[in-house]
Amino acid sequence: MRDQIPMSETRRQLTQQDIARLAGVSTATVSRVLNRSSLVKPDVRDRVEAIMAQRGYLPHAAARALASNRTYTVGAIIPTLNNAIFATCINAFERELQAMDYTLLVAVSNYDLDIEAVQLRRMLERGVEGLLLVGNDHTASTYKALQRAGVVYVNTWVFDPQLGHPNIGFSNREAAYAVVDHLLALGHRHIGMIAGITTGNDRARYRLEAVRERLAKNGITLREDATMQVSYAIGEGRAALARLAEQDCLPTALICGNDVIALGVLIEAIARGIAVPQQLSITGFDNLPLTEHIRPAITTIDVPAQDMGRAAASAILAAIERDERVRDRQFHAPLLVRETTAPPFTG
Amino acid sequence: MRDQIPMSETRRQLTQQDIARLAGVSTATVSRVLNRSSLVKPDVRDRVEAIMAQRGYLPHAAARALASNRTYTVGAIIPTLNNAIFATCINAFERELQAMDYTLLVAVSNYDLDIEAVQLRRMLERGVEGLLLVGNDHTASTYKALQRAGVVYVNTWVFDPQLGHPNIGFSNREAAYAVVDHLLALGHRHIGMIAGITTGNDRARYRLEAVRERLAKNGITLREDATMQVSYAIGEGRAALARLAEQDCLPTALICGNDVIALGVLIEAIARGIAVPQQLSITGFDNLPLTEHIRPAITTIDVPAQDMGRAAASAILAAIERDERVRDRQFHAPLLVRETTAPPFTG
DNA sequence: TTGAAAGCGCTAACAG
DNA sequence: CTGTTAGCGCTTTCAA
Repeated sequence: MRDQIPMSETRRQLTQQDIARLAGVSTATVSRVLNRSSLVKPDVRDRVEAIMAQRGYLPHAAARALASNRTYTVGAIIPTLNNAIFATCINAFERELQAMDYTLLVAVSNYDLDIEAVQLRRMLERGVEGLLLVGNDHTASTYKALQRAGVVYVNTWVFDPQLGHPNIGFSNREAAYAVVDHLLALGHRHIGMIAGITTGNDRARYRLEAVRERLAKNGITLREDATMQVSYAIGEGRAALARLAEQDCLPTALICGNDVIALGVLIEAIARGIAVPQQLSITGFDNLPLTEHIRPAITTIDVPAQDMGRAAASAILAAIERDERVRDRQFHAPLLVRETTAPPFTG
Repeated sequence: MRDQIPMSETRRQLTQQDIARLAGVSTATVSRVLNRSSLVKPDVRDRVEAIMAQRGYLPHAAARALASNRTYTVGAIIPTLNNAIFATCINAFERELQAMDYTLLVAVSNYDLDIEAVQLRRMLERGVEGLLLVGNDHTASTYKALQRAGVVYVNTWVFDPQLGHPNIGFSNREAAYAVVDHLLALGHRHIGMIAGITTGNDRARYRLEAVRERLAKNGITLREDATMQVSYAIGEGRAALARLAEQDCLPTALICGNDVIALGVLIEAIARGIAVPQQLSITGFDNLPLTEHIRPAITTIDVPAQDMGRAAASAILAAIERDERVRDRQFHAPLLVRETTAPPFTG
């Protein structure tokens, strides 16, 4: 696949040699200037820096990496950027890295753990010094490679530290419990779920399982005829509700795997004249900005996407630069009760 | 800022030497199988590959880059990932690169061209072989560095090839014209605009200018008292409409800089009992998935985010691997007339 | 405070 | 088809 096509000949770039020659010093000194070593005489440093700036010298990162065994590069492997909530997280992650002069490598796995494993490999070859992953569910080969490489990593979006992996996230289970409890407290007994696809997605699985368990614990069974897994798209949410409506198996409340699905369900409900929340309560997950503005505003879980991105970056940088262990960190993902939930209609 | 903290000592990684020794061949041969050179005897190749797989050997990318002058890395510098439309574009870009075994470096400039210049530098040091940028507006230092490095780059989201930069995008001007023409055809004469912030954002500027010009060309002046620049957030859109309503300077139509703003304007209008589109027509820009589902569905411009991402990747890869020049490429960004636009109310 | 020189792990002639 | 070897550009002892 990768053949040896030579790069088009670009004018040879300036090298440390050149700078050294121009400044009348050795490459060692130039290197010291570059690395802000304190043992360079100020005037020498200034002279060298002036020349570097003037000629637009760019140190060769690969050469530095090879010699110093440092890349100042961190990776993130995420399921997708098409879901705004991940994009938000990565945005925060990148900004934090950027502030510390680290560079971000991004790979999208499309919810496929095998693709993820391949991408991890690529990143390790690139010498990433830290890695943000999503979820605790990764292939054995992924975990093995991570361990062999001895690279810092953080699993985000989940919090199950007893699994033995560094977690910076929130409890999908607890969040789902809160949703169920809320619905139960409102008096709902007929509850279905439009979940995300659980294959290779432990967050989606946790949510679905937690809903089932919590209901069961309260003597209620999740209405399996009103439960399905769909991918995260508005159209999917709409179609799901349409199906339930047409099969006449609408519960009084639908828990959605995320806000995008919830939005679809809500829109379809409105389109069909199903009153929300009077006839149907709906809950989401993520707290996308939109959910608070739309009418009815969507009851949802406030997923701390930015916090996780920022915290993951801090933890990774602390591990790299100060050799600190990554501390597990649990963020609260509170239920935001808004307008799509109400007591079930009892006619 | 960057001091020399040694990496925590990880068990030394396997090197090509080790593989060579284990396989009883020279490093040259190992290198050849790594690079899929055809002149390795099949059984030797198999043996070497088996050993590499078994020991989990990871070639050292920095060393390869240094020796071969190839990094198989491409960069993208974008204003933000918090806007879903950019995230979508980058997602497509990454998937295309991934398929060709390239790795993506991502940097977020937060709409700041000076930050962008710094990030570009970082990427050039990292040896990116290609670069996706957004817009044609970049600092002189950015363009100079790009040229000196001789790296392939593509400016996306705009199409003004006469400026002399490779463009893969669409004409923001034409798109804005289409919006204006549509509104004019409906009979609107009082038109305002809630634009994006034009500082360091030529897309936003093109849109605003084009609206002004097109109106002027038709003998109509953009209602400056109903025109402002806000950042891309629903709340900003809402606040903008609130301000106009309270100052009693509502036009009959509002052109919004993007869908997020349009959504905010729409939601605020509904909240205030301003009938859309009867009392107020609204248009957006981007065609976020949501806009077609919400009621009233938003009239908007279909921005080819995925197409641009994919095409930029293809063009960059073609330039790298087959030495092809980047061909400018203009995508159509059609107006999608939906439900938020109608003839002005004439009472 | 500076310079000389030995690598870092790999590729790419070149020779065989 | 395979091995030898000279770098790639930089960091980092070690001496001075």
